Amino acid sequence: MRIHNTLSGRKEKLQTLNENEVRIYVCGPTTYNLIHLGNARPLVVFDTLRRYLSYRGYRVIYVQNFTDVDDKIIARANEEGIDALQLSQHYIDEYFVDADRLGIMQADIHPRVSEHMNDIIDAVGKLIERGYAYEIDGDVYFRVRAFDGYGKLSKRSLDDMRAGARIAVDERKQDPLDFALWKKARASEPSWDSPWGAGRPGWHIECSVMSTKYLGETFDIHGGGADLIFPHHENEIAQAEAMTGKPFVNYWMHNGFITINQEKMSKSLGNFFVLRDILDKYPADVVRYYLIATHYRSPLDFDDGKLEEARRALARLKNSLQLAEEFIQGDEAEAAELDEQASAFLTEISSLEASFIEAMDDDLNTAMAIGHLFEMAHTLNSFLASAPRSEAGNRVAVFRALQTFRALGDVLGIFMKVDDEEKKAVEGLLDILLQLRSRARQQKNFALADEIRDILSEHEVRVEDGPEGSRARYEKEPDASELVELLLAIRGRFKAEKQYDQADWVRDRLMDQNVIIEDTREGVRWKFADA
RNA sequence: GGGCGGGUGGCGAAGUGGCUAACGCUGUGGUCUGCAAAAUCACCAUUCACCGGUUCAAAUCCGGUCCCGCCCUCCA
Repeated sequence: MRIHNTLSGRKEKLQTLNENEVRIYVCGPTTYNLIHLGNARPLVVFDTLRRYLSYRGYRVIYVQNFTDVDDKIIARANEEGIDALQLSQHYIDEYFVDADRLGIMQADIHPRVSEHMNDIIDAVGKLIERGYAYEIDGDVYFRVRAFDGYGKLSKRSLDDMRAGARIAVDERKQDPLDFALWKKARASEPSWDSPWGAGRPGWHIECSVMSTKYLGETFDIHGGGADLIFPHHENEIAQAEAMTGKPFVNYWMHNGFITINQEKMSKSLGNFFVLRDILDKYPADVVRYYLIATHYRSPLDFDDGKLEEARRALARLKNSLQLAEEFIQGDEAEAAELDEQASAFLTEISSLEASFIEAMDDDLNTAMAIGHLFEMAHTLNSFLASAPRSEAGNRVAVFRALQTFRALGDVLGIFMKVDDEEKKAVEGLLDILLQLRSRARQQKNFALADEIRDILSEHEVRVEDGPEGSRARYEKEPDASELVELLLAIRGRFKAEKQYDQADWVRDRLMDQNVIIEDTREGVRWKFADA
């Protein structure tokens, strides 16, 4: 695999320190807020990297930190009059809610600043000892000019930076670019005891300390958003390499930004979208698809239309999945001879699988990989449309193709499945509606058939009729209660028209789905039996 | 001001020296369908911001011009 390394500015072949093992550190969120879409991009990008490396046979050791001691957290906690660490804990919990919904695998270790104070204090002490840092009245600063390679990641010289510096210079610092390793405690701030008095760590030191603690003094990949290149990652390198005298990270990966109407989305500009709100409107796999349909280093513009387009595009892939599943219907285990068409079909699938891998190997080119997935869907659909499913060989071929197709979609995390109780109830209710509609169609009662389809369409459920029956498809699960109401309304009409056998049929089917119906003088009452 | 990246069809987005410029969305026509939907087949950029150069060959390399985003300050 080749990876674009920010350090060299080039794509380089991935050569891990240990064979078949990759050690990755990704900068996680500062926990003072619900995460927004901009935070979600690196989560999904590096989760995809992780899945892909696993798929390619690597053992992946993945560490993602929480910065739970920070100016913004303290400010927010003071505003709300609560303890800073308590606020952090709250948003860490909320982080996991959102990340789980997005299908982000948990890291092997999620270290927090607050739990590594001794390690951080030791590190700061060591840096002072070695002349890379100095103390002034309870503050400790890193001495930038003592570290030779300063600026190698962000490709800037110290002189350039001094010239363009917009920061208010702290006169006590030896160099304007020296940055804080330890900050002296002020009133109403959480603090920890140290050899320099009560205080707390500066922003960058935690990542140097925690990454090397869990992954070693040198590790393979460090990732994060492009805005972290300077100063955060530049400073991480300076601290870590000053401390160990060894190269800190071999491959630096940075994702591009999400913009809103061509303007950077950020908490400070106030134009950010909270991930949770987006996940309430669109399924997680659609959001993932949107985030990786563009190469990770490119900027990505966001608006509602983008998710809608992603939804439609992904629906095409998932439709192929469903068509293929229906085609094999559990007969997959059979062994059978493949005819020429089926063999050619599988050859094509293998070749597209190879193309997918080739794309992913080229700096995680998910955009191109997805392109190959669409070609695979096309190949699959064409075969399904032309090969009779009565041939066992065809079913075997589709089964194998489906396995490949699904595996690749799972690498990207775009074939997420939700099957819980709610879904079962919905499936059952939809099935009643479909049966009702089939009966109407058989009786040439197209008015009722179309009405059912139209009403379902209002609930964003599409009805499709095929030679072997109808099916309901949806990306967003409809509300079970509304479906029950719908069925009861139809039943009410049957009753009014004195079609009691039809009305009773609906009631019986609803009972099968654990819906209890009571006809009262005031009207119909119902409830789920297990609710 | 300094640094980095980018401008590809109606839209989104790959491609970085040589086959018909992927793929998706949208749109158009045919098949299928009670009608639809899905699926399927076909069509939709002689052209890659602009100008000049290198080369047998450039969207891809070089020079210039215009425009856009990001970083240099907390930020994914």
